Amino acid sequence: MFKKIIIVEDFDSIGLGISAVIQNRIGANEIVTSQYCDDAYLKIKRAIQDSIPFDLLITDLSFEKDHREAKIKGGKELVEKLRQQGISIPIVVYSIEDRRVVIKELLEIQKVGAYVLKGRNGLKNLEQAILTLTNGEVFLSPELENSSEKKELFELEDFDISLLSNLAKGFSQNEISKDFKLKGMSPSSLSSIEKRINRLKEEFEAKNAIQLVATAKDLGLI
Amino acid sequence: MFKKIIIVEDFDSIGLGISAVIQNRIGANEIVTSQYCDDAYLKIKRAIQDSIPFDLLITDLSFEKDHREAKIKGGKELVEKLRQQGISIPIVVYSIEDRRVVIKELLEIQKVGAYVLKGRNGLKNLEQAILTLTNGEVFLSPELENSSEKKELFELEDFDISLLSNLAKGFSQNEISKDFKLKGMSPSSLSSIEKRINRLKEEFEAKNAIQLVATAKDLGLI
DNA sequence: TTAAAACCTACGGATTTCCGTAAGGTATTG
DNA sequence: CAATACCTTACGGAAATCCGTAGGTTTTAA
Repeated sequence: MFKKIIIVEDFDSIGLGISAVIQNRIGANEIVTSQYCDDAYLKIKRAIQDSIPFDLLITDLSFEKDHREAKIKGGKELVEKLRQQGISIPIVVYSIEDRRVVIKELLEIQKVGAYVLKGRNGLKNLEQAILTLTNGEVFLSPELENSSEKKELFELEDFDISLLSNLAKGFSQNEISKDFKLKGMSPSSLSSIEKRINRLKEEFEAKNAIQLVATAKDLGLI
Repeated sequence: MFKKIIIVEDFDSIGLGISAVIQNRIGANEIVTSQYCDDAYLKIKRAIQDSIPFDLLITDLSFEKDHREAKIKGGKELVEKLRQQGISIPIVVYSIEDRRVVIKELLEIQKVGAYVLKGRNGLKNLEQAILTLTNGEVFLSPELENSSEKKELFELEDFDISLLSNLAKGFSQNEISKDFKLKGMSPSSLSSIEKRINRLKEEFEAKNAIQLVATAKDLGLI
Protein backbone atom coordinates (compact mmCIF):
# COMPACT_ATOMS: atom_id res chain seq x y z
CA MET A 1 0.00 0.00 0.00
CA PHE A 2 1.24 3.45 -0.87
CA LYS A 3 1.39 5.74 2.13
CA LYS A 4 3.20 8.79 0.88
CA ILE A 5 2.20 10.08 -2.52
CA ILE A 6 3.20 13.07 -4.64
CA ILE A 7 0.88 14.41 -7.33
CA VAL A 8 2.19 16.62 -10.14
CA GLU A 9 -0.50 18.35 -12.16
CA ASP A 10 -0.73 21.94 -13.31
CA PHE A 11 -4.50 22.41 -13.36
CA ASP A 12 -5.81 22.89 -9.84
CA SER A 13 -9.19 21.40 -10.66
CA ILE A 14 -7.67 18.10 -11.74
CA GLY A 15 -5.13 18.07 -8.92
CA LEU A 16 -7.92 18.51 -6.42
CA GLY A 17 -9.93 15.73 -8.04
CA ILE A 18 -7.01 13.34 -7.84
CA SER A 19 -6.29 14.27 -4.24
CA ALA A 20 -9.87 13.63 -3.27
CA VAL A 21 -9.89 10.18 -4.81
CA ILE A 22 -6.56 9.22 -3.32
CA GLN A 23 -7.68 10.37 0.09
CA ASN A 24 -11.04 8.68 0.07
CA ARG A 25 -10.33 5.49 -1.82
CA ILE A 26 -6.66 4.68 -1.45
CA GLY A 27 -6.06 5.81 2.08
CA ALA A 28 -2.67 7.37 1.82
CA ASN A 29 -1.68 9.29 4.88
CA GLU A 30 0.49 11.87 3.22
CA ILE A 31 -0.37 13.55 -0.06
CA VAL A 32 1.77 16.28 -1.55
CA THR A 33 0.71 18.13 -4.67
CA SER A 34 2.74 20.28 -7.01
CA GLN A 35 1.82 22.40 -9.99
CA TYR A 36 5.33 22.52 -11.40
CA CYS A 37 7.70 19.75 -12.44
CA ASP A 38 10.70 21.60 -11.06
CA ASP A 39 9.11 21.79 -7.62
CA ALA A 40 8.12 18.16 -7.74
CA TYR A 41 11.63 17.12 -8.65
CA LEU A 42 13.12 19.00 -5.73
CA LYS A 43 10.58 17.60 -3.32
CA ILE A 44 11.28 14.06 -4.43
CA LYS A 45 15.03 14.51 -4.15
CA ARG A 46 14.73 16.17 -0.79
CA ALA A 47 12.49 13.44 0.56
CA ILE A 48 15.07 10.84 -0.42
CA GLN A 49 17.87 12.77 1.23
CA ASP A 50 15.82 13.04 4.38
CA SER A 51 15.17 9.29 4.28
CA ILE A 52 11.44 9.82 4.04
CA PRO A 53 10.96 9.10 0.33
CA PHE A 54 7.69 9.08 -1.54
CA ASP A 55 6.11 5.70 -2.27
CA LEU A 56 4.38 6.82 -5.45
CA LEU A 57 4.47 9.57 -8.06
CA ILE A 58 1.38 10.49 -10.04
CA THR A 59 2.14 12.91 -12.84
CA ASP A 60 0.60 14.66 -15.80
CA LEU A 61 2.61 14.98 -19.00
CA SER A 62 1.82 18.40 -20.42
CA PHE A 63 2.20 21.57 -18.40
CA GLU A 64 1.14 25.05 -19.39
CA LYS A 65 3.80 27.68 -19.51
CA ASP A 66 3.41 30.69 -17.26
CA HIS A 67 5.54 33.51 -15.92
CA ARG A 68 7.79 31.11 -13.99
CA GLU A 69 10.65 29.79 -16.02
CA ALA A 70 10.65 26.02 -16.04
CA LYS A 71 13.71 23.81 -16.35
CA ILE A 72 11.71 20.61 -16.52
CA LYS A 73 9.00 21.39 -19.01
CA GLY A 74 6.85 18.29 -18.85
CA GLY A 75 6.10 15.01 -17.14
CA LYS A 76 8.14 13.03 -19.62
CA GLU A 77 11.25 15.03 -18.82
CA LEU A 78 10.54 14.69 -15.12
CA VAL A 79 10.33 10.91 -15.36
CA GLU A 80 13.45 10.72 -17.50
CA LYS A 81 15.42 12.84 -15.07
CA LEU A 82 14.36 10.74 -12.10
CA ARG A 83 15.27 7.50 -13.86
CA GLN A 84 18.62 8.92 -14.94
CA GLN A 85 19.39 9.55 -11.29
CA GLY A 86 18.61 5.96 -10.52
CA ILE A 87 15.43 6.80 -8.65
CA SER A 88 13.12 3.83 -9.09
CA ILE A 89 9.97 5.22 -7.48
CA PRO A 90 6.74 3.70 -8.85
CA ILE A 91 5.13 6.11 -11.29
CA VAL A 92 1.59 6.58 -12.57
CA VAL A 93 1.23 8.81 -15.62
CA TYR A 94 -2.17 10.51 -15.83
CA SER A 95 -2.48 12.32 -19.11
CA ILE A 96 -4.64 13.07 -22.10
CA GLU A 97 -1.80 12.04 -24.40
CA ASP A 98 -2.85 8.99 -26.41
CA ARG A 99 -0.01 8.53 -28.86
CA ARG A 100 1.40 5.01 -28.70
CA VAL A 101 4.99 6.02 -29.28
CA VAL A 102 5.00 8.24 -26.24
CA ILE A 103 3.18 5.75 -24.06
CA LYS A 104 5.31 2.88 -25.23
CA GLU A 105 8.52 4.65 -24.34
CA LEU A 106 7.25 5.56 -20.90
CA LEU A 107 6.17 2.01 -20.18
CA GLU A 108 9.04 0.10 -21.71
CA ILE A 109 12.04 2.35 -21.30
CA GLN A 110 11.20 4.47 -18.28
CA LYS A 111 9.45 1.57 -16.59
CA VAL A 112 6.43 3.57 -15.63
CA GLY A 113 4.09 1.33 -13.68
CA ALA A 114 0.80 2.63 -15.00
CA TYR A 115 -0.49 4.78 -17.82
CA VAL A 116 -3.95 6.24 -17.28
CA LEU A 117 -5.78 8.27 -19.88
CA LYS A 118 -7.64 11.32 -18.66
CA GLY A 119 -11.24 11.17 -19.72
CA ARG A 120 -14.75 10.49 -18.52
CA ASN A 121 -13.64 7.65 -16.26
CA GLY A 122 -10.11 8.76 -15.72
CA LEU A 123 -10.32 8.72 -11.96
CA LYS A 124 -11.89 5.29 -11.82
CA ASN A 125 -9.05 4.01 -13.94
CA LEU A 126 -6.55 5.86 -11.83
CA GLU A 127 -7.84 4.19 -8.71
CA GLN A 128 -7.68 0.81 -10.43
CA ALA A 129 -4.19 1.60 -11.63
CA ILE A 130 -2.93 2.26 -8.13
CA LEU A 131 -4.45 -0.95 -6.85
CA THR A 132 -2.90 -2.90 -9.71
CA LEU A 133 0.43 -1.27 -9.06
CA THR A 134 0.25 -2.31 -5.42
CA ASN A 135 0.44 -5.90 -6.61
CA GLY A 136 3.49 -5.09 -8.65
CA GLU A 137 1.62 -5.36 -11.93
CA VAL A 138 1.58 -2.89 -14.82
CA PHE A 139 -1.63 -1.01 -15.63
CA LEU A 140 -2.73 0.39 -18.97
CA SER A 141 -5.95 2.36 -19.53
CA PRO A 142 -8.63 0.16 -21.10
CA GLU A 143 -9.15 2.60 -23.97
CA LEU A 144 -5.61 1.85 -25.06
CA GLU A 145 -5.66 -1.90 -24.47
CA ASN A 146 -8.06 -3.11 -27.10
CA SER A 147 -7.73 -0.90 -30.14
CA SER A 148 -3.99 -1.11 -30.20
CA GLU A 149 -3.79 -1.90 -33.89
CA LYS A 150 -6.42 0.28 -35.47
CA LYS A 151 -5.18 3.60 -34.31
CA GLU A 152 -1.63 2.69 -35.06
CA LEU A 153 -2.22 3.45 -38.71
CA PHE A 154 -0.63 6.80 -38.44
CA GLU A 155 0.82 8.45 -35.44
CA LEU A 156 2.57 11.71 -35.25
CA GLU A 157 5.97 11.91 -33.70
CA ASP A 158 7.08 14.87 -31.66
CA PHE A 159 9.08 15.82 -34.71
CA ASP A 160 5.92 16.20 -36.77
CA ILE A 161 4.22 18.25 -34.11
CA SER A 162 7.23 20.49 -33.82
CA LEU A 163 7.29 20.86 -37.57
CA LEU A 164 3.63 21.77 -37.72
CA SER A 165 3.83 24.32 -34.96
CA ASN A 166 6.86 25.93 -36.50
CA LEU A 167 4.97 26.24 -39.75
CA ALA A 168 2.01 27.70 -37.88
CA LYS A 169 4.37 30.25 -36.36
CA GLY A 170 5.22 31.48 -39.82
CA PHE A 171 8.71 30.05 -40.19
CA SER A 172 9.85 29.08 -43.66
CA GLN A 173 11.04 25.56 -44.33
CA ASN A 174 14.54 26.94 -44.60
CA GLU A 175 14.30 28.66 -41.23
CA ILE A 176 12.97 25.50 -39.66
CA SER A 177 15.82 23.51 -41.15
CA LYS A 178 18.40 25.91 -39.76
CA ASP A 179 16.71 25.96 -36.37
CA PHE A 180 16.68 22.17 -36.21
CA LYS A 181 20.34 22.09 -37.17
CA LEU A 182 21.15 24.52 -34.36
CA LYS A 183 19.27 22.40 -31.90
CA GLY A 184 21.05 19.28 -33.12
CA MET A 185 17.83 17.61 -34.09
CA SER A 186 17.68 14.99 -36.79
CA PRO A 187 16.57 15.09 -39.52
CA SER A 188 17.22 18.71 -40.20
CA SER A 189 18.00 19.15 -43.88
CA LEU A 190 15.70 21.27 -45.97
CA SER A 191 15.06 18.25 -48.11
CA SER A 192 13.95 16.19 -45.16
CA ILE A 193 11.72 18.95 -43.90
CA GLU A 194 10.12 19.05 -47.33
CA LYS A 195 9.72 15.29 -47.39
CA ARG A 196 8.13 15.20 -43.99
CA ILE A 197 5.71 17.96 -44.82
CA ASN A 198 4.85 16.04 -47.95
CA ARG A 199 4.13 12.90 -45.97
CA LEU A 200 1.91 14.86 -43.64
CA LYS A 201 0.14 16.43 -46.59
CA GLU A 202 -0.63 13.00 -48.00
CA GLU A 203 -1.70 11.69 -44.65
CA PHE A 204 -4.13 14.53 -44.04
CA GLU A 205 -5.09 14.89 -47.68
CA ALA A 206 -3.95 18.48 -47.79
CA LYS A 207 -3.14 20.17 -51.05
CA ASN A 208 -0.54 22.49 -49.54
CA ALA A 209 1.06 23.51 -46.30
CA ILE A 210 -1.67 26.03 -45.54
CA GLN A 211 -4.39 23.41 -45.58
CA LEU A 212 -2.14 21.08 -43.65
CA VAL A 213 -1.69 23.51 -40.79
CA ALA A 214 -5.38 24.38 -40.89
CA THR A 215 -6.44 20.75 -40.45
CA ALA A 216 -3.79 20.23 -37.79
CA LYS A 217 -5.43 23.11 -35.92
CA ASP A 218 -8.84 21.61 -36.45
CA LEU A 219 -7.69 18.29 -35.06
CA GLY A 220 -6.13 20.03 -32.09
CA LEU A 221 -2.70 18.64 -32.89
CA ILE A 222 -1.17 22.06 -32.45
CA MET B 1 -26.33 32.78 -2.79
CA PHE B 2 -26.65 29.80 -5.04
CA LYS B 3 -28.15 26.82 -3.29
CA LYS B 4 -28.81 24.33 -6.05
CA ILE B 5 -26.09 23.92 -8.64
CA ILE B 6 -25.61 21.68 -11.66
CA ILE B 7 -22.14 20.93 -13.00
CA VAL B 8 -21.64 19.65 -16.53
CA GLU B 9 -18.15 18.32 -17.22
CA ASP B 10 -17.08 15.15 -18.98
CA PHE B 11 -13.80 14.45 -17.17
CA ASP B 12 -14.50 12.94 -13.76
CA SER B 13 -11.31 14.37 -12.28
CA ILE B 14 -12.28 17.93 -13.08
CA GLY B 15 -15.92 17.40 -12.11
CA LEU B 16 -14.81 16.13 -8.73
CA GLY B 17 -12.48 19.06 -8.27
CA ILE B 18 -15.25 21.52 -9.01
CA SER B 19 -17.66 19.73 -6.71
CA ALA B 20 -15.17 19.83 -3.89
CA VAL B 21 -14.63 23.55 -4.21
CA ILE B 22 -18.32 24.32 -4.49
CA GLN B 23 -19.05 22.24 -1.44
CA ASN B 24 -16.30 23.63 0.74
CA ARG B 25 -16.19 27.23 -0.32
CA ILE B 26 -19.54 28.18 -1.73
CA GLY B 27 -21.78 26.20 0.54
CA ALA B 28 -24.42 25.02 -1.86
CA ASN B 29 -26.70 22.44 -0.40
CA GLU B 30 -27.49 20.55 -3.57
CA ILE B 31 -24.92 19.75 -6.21
CA VAL B 32 -25.76 17.67 -9.25
CA THR B 33 -23.10 16.63 -11.72
CA SER B 34 -23.45 15.35 -15.23
CA GLN B 35 -20.93 14.02 -17.72
CA TYR B 36 -23.17 14.55 -20.74
CA CYS B 37 -24.87 17.65 -22.09
CA ASP B 38 -28.01 15.73 -23.02
CA ASP B 39 -28.42 14.52 -19.45
CA ALA B 40 -27.80 17.98 -18.08
CA TYR B 41 -30.41 19.47 -20.37
CA LEU B 42 -33.04 16.99 -19.27
CA LYS B 43 -32.21 17.52 -15.62
CA ILE B 44 -32.53 21.28 -15.95
CA LYS B 45 -35.84 21.05 -17.80
CA ARG B 46 -37.19 18.53 -15.35
CA ALA B 47 -36.20 20.64 -12.36
CA ILE B 48 -38.09 23.59 -13.81
CA GLN B 49 -41.18 21.50 -14.44
CA ASP B 50 -41.04 20.25 -10.89
CA SER B 51 -40.71 23.85 -9.67
CA ILE B 52 -37.38 23.13 -8.05
CA PRO B 53 -35.11 24.77 -10.62
CA PHE B 54 -31.35 25.04 -10.42
CA ASP B 55 -29.90 28.37 -9.30
CA LEU B 56 -26.69 28.01 -11.29
CA LEU B 57 -25.21 26.06 -14.18
CA ILE B 58 -21.48 25.46 -14.44
CA THR B 59 -20.49 23.93 -17.73
CA ASP B 60 -17.50 22.92 -19.78
CA LEU B 61 -17.52 23.59 -23.52
CA SER B 62 -15.86 20.62 -25.17
CA PHE B 63 -16.96 17.06 -24.56
CA GLU B 64 -15.26 13.91 -25.72
CA LYS B 65 -17.25 11.57 -27.90
CA ASP B 66 -17.84 8.09 -26.67
CA HIS B 67 -20.15 5.18 -27.43
CA ARG B 68 -23.24 7.15 -26.40
CA GLU B 69 -24.73 9.15 -29.19
CA ALA B 70 -25.01 12.79 -28.20
CA LYS B 71 -27.63 15.22 -29.48
CA ILE B 72 -26.09 18.21 -27.74
CA LYS B 73 -22.43 17.90 -28.54
CA GLY B 74 -20.93 20.70 -26.48
CA GLY B 75 -21.46 23.33 -23.84
CA LYS B 76 -22.05 26.06 -26.39
CA GLU B 77 -24.96 24.15 -27.90
CA LEU B 78 -26.31 23.44 -24.44
CA VAL B 79 -26.28 27.12 -23.52
CA GLU B 80 -27.86 28.09 -26.83
CA LYS B 81 -30.62 25.55 -26.43
CA LEU B 82 -31.41 26.71 -22.92
CA ARG B 83 -31.52 30.36 -23.95
CA GLN B 84 -33.71 29.53 -26.95
CA GLN B 85 -36.19 28.03 -24.55
CA GLY B 86 -36.22 31.22 -22.56
CA ILE B 87 -34.42 29.68 -19.62
CA SER B 88 -32.45 32.49 -18.00
CA ILE B 89 -30.52 30.49 -15.42
CA PRO B 90 -27.17 32.06 -14.45
CA ILE B 91 -24.35 30.28 -16.24
CA VAL B 92 -20.64 29.91 -15.58
CA VAL B 93 -18.59 28.53 -18.43
CA TYR B 94 -15.45 26.70 -17.28
CA SER B 95 -13.35 25.80 -20.26
CA ILE B 96 -9.91 25.70 -21.76
CA GLU B 97 -11.22 27.51 -24.84
CA ASP B 98 -9.50 30.88 -25.12
CA ARG B 99 -10.69 32.16 -28.48
CA ARG B 100 -12.17 35.64 -28.11
CA VAL B 101 -14.90 35.23 -30.69
CA VAL B 102 -16.31 32.23 -28.91
CA ILE B 103 -16.08 33.86 -25.50
CA LYS B 104 -17.51 37.10 -26.77
CA GLU B 105 -20.57 35.41 -28.20
CA LEU B 106 -21.21 33.53 -24.99
CA LEU B 107 -20.92 36.66 -22.90
CA GLU B 108 -22.72 39.12 -25.14
CA ILE B 109 -25.31 37.08 -26.96
CA GLN B 110 -25.99 34.16 -24.64
CA LYS B 111 -25.62 36.38 -21.57
CA VAL B 112 -23.40 33.97 -19.76
CA GLY B 113 -22.57 35.45 -16.35
CA ALA B 114 -18.98 34.29 -16.09
CA TYR B 115 -16.27 32.86 -18.26
CA VAL B 116 -13.50 31.06 -16.42
CA LEU B 117 -10.44 29.66 -18.10
CA LYS B 118 -9.24 26.26 -16.93
CA GLY B 119 -5.64 26.44 -15.88
CA ARG B 120 -3.33 26.51 -12.91
CA ASN B 121 -5.65 28.73 -10.89
CA GLY B 122 -8.85 27.75 -12.59
CA LEU B 123 -10.63 26.78 -9.41
CA LYS B 124 -9.65 29.95 -7.59
CA ASN B 125 -11.05 31.93 -10.45
CA LEU B 126 -14.14 29.79 -10.53
CA GLU B 127 -14.80 30.48 -6.88
CA GLN B 128 -14.30 34.19 -7.46
CA ALA B 129 -16.59 34.00 -10.48
CA ILE B 130 -19.43 32.54 -8.47
CA LEU B 131 -19.05 35.17 -5.77
CA THR B 132 -19.03 37.92 -8.38
CA LEU B 133 -22.07 36.43 -10.02
CA THR B 134 -23.89 36.45 -6.70
CA ASN B 135 -23.70 40.24 -6.82
CA GLY B 136 -25.16 40.23 -10.29
CA GLU B 137 -21.90 41.21 -11.89
CA VAL B 138 -20.18 39.60 -14.86
CA PHE B 139 -16.88 37.77 -14.34
CA LEU B 140 -14.11 37.21 -16.85
CA SER B 141 -10.92 35.24 -16.18
CA PRO B 142 -8.02 37.60 -15.45
CA GLU B 143 -5.89 35.98 -18.20
CA LEU B 144 -8.43 37.28 -20.69
CA GLU B 145 -9.08 40.70 -19.19
CA ASN B 146 -5.84 42.51 -19.78
CA SER B 147 -4.47 41.05 -22.98
CA SER B 148 -4.80 43.14 -26.05
CA GLU B 149 -7.98 43.24 -28.00
CA LYS B 150 -6.23 44.96 -30.85
CA LYS B 151 -6.87 42.14 -33.19
CA GLU B 152 -10.57 42.32 -32.64
CA LEU B 153 -10.85 45.97 -33.53
CA PHE B 154 -10.19 45.16 -37.11
CA GLU B 155 -13.46 44.26 -38.72
CA LEU B 156 -13.25 41.65 -41.39
CA GLU B 157 -15.51 41.75 -44.39
CA ASP B 158 -17.19 38.66 -45.70
CA PHE B 159 -14.70 38.84 -48.51
CA ASP B 160 -11.80 38.38 -46.11
CA ILE B 161 -13.45 35.51 -44.35
CA SER B 162 -14.18 33.84 -47.65
CA LEU B 163 -10.60 34.38 -48.68
CA LEU B 164 -9.25 32.91 -45.49
CA SER B 165 -11.45 29.85 -45.60
CA ASN B 166 -10.57 29.22 -49.20
CA LEU B 167 -6.92 29.36 -48.25
CA ALA B 168 -7.58 27.00 -45.37
CA LYS B 169 -9.22 24.61 -47.82
CA GLY B 170 -5.99 24.41 -49.75
CA PHE B 171 -6.85 26.48 -52.80
CA SER B 172 -4.07 28.43 -54.45
CA GLN B 173 -4.41 32.15 -54.91
CA ASN B 174 -4.91 31.53 -58.60
CA GLU B 175 -7.70 29.04 -57.99
CA ILE B 176 -9.37 31.45 -55.62
CA SER B 177 -9.15 34.20 -58.20
CA LYS B 178 -10.75 32.02 -60.87
CA ASP B 179 -13.43 30.89 -58.46
CA PHE B 180 -14.27 34.46 -57.51
CA LYS B 181 -14.43 35.40 -61.18
CA LEU B 182 -16.87 32.57 -61.83
CA LYS B 183 -19.05 33.69 -58.96
CA GLY B 184 -18.95 37.26 -60.22
CA MET B 185 -17.41 38.52 -57.02
CA SER B 186 -15.32 41.64 -56.97
CA PRO B 187 -12.43 42.00 -56.62
CA SER B 188 -11.32 38.79 -58.20
CA SER B 189 -8.01 39.38 -59.92
CA LEU B 190 -5.00 37.46 -58.73
CA SER B 191 -3.36 40.75 -57.95
CA SER B 192 -6.19 41.83 -55.70
CA ILE B 193 -6.24 38.50 -53.95
CA GLU B 194 -2.56 38.96 -53.26
CA LYS B 195 -3.08 42.49 -52.02
CA ARG B 196 -5.85 41.50 -49.70
CA ILE B 197 -3.86 38.63 -48.26
CA ASN B 198 -1.02 41.04 -47.74
CA ARG B 199 -3.24 43.44 -45.84
CA LEU B 200 -4.45 40.62 -43.66
CA LYS B 201 -0.90 39.50 -43.04
CA GLU B 202 0.01 42.97 -41.85
CA GLU B 203 -3.09 43.24 -39.75
CA PHE B 204 -2.45 39.97 -37.98
CA GLU B 205 1.32 40.28 -37.98
CA ALA B 206 1.75 37.08 -39.93
CA LYS B 207 4.91 36.35 -41.84
CA ASN B 208 3.19 34.28 -44.48
CA ALA B 209 -0.14 32.80 -45.48
CA ILE B 210 0.37 29.74 -43.31
CA GLN B 211 0.70 31.76 -40.14
CA LEU B 212 -2.17 33.94 -41.27
CA VAL B 213 -4.55 31.01 -41.57
CA ALA B 214 -3.24 29.56 -38.31
CA THR B 215 -4.02 32.73 -36.37
CA ALA B 216 -7.37 33.04 -38.09
CA LYS B 217 -8.12 29.57 -36.76
CA ASP B 218 -6.89 30.53 -33.31
CA LEU B 219 -9.16 33.54 -33.26
CA GLY B 220 -12.04 31.41 -34.42
CA LEU B 221 -12.59 33.54 -37.52
CA ILE B 222 -12.80 30.45 -39.68
C1' DT C 1 26.30 -11.65 -42.74
C1' DT C 2 24.03 -9.82 -46.44
C1' DA C 3 20.27 -8.06 -49.00
C1' DA C 4 16.36 -5.21 -48.74
C1' DA C 5 14.04 -1.52 -46.91
C1' DA C 6 13.84 2.84 -44.87
C1' DC C 7 15.86 7.10 -44.09
C1' DC C 8 18.62 11.41 -44.69
C1' DT C 9 20.53 14.43 -47.77
C1' DA C 10 21.42 16.96 -52.10
C1' DC C 11 20.06 18.98 -56.43
C1' DG C 12 17.27 20.96 -60.23
C1' DG C 13 13.29 22.47 -62.53
C1' DA C 14 8.29 23.79 -62.44
C1' DT C 15 5.04 26.26 -59.94
C1' DT C 16 3.45 29.39 -56.53
C1' DT C 17 3.95 33.02 -53.47
C1' DC C 18 5.91 37.34 -52.24
C1' DC C 19 6.65 42.17 -53.04
C1' DG C 20 7.32 46.43 -55.47
C1' DT C 21 5.85 49.38 -59.31
C1' DA C 22 2.51 51.28 -62.21
C1' DA C 23 -1.68 52.26 -65.11
C1' DG C 24 -6.59 53.02 -65.35
C1' DG C 25 -11.16 53.66 -63.07
C1' DT C 26 -14.30 55.38 -59.57
C1' DA C 27 -15.73 57.83 -55.61
C1' DT C 28 -14.94 61.92 -52.52
C1' DT C 29 -14.14 66.57 -51.61
C1' DG C 30 -13.12 71.35 -51.83
C1' DC D 1 -14.49 70.87 -62.26
C1' DA D 2 -10.18 69.40 -60.72
C1' DA D 3 -7.42 67.42 -57.28
C1' DT D 4 -7.10 63.65 -54.44
C1' DA D 5 -7.59 59.30 -52.41
C1' DC D 6 -8.73 54.65 -52.98
C1' DC D 7 -9.44 50.44 -55.39
C1' DT D 8 -8.77 47.04 -59.10
C1' DT D 9 -5.86 45.12 -62.24
C1' DA D 10 -1.47 44.02 -64.59
C1' DC D 11 3.37 42.87 -64.79
C1' DG D 12 8.02 41.23 -63.46
C1' DG D 13 11.67 39.71 -60.63
C1' DA D 14 13.05 37.47 -56.24
C1' DA D 15 12.08 34.08 -52.99
C1' DA D 16 9.85 30.03 -51.38
C1' DT D 17 7.32 25.93 -52.37
C1' DC D 18 6.43 21.78 -54.68
C1' DC D 19 7.92 17.51 -56.72
C1' DG D 20 10.82 14.11 -58.87
C1' DT D 21 15.41 11.89 -59.03
C1' DA D 22 19.37 10.05 -57.00
C1' DG D 23 23.31 8.84 -53.94
C1' DG D 24 24.89 7.57 -49.36
C1' DT D 25 23.86 5.76 -44.65
C1' DT D 26 21.38 3.29 -41.11
C1' DT D 27 17.95 -0.21 -39.72
C1' DT D 28 15.52 -4.31 -40.43
C1' DA D 29 14.87 -8.86 -41.75
C1' DA D 30 16.06 -13.03 -43.95
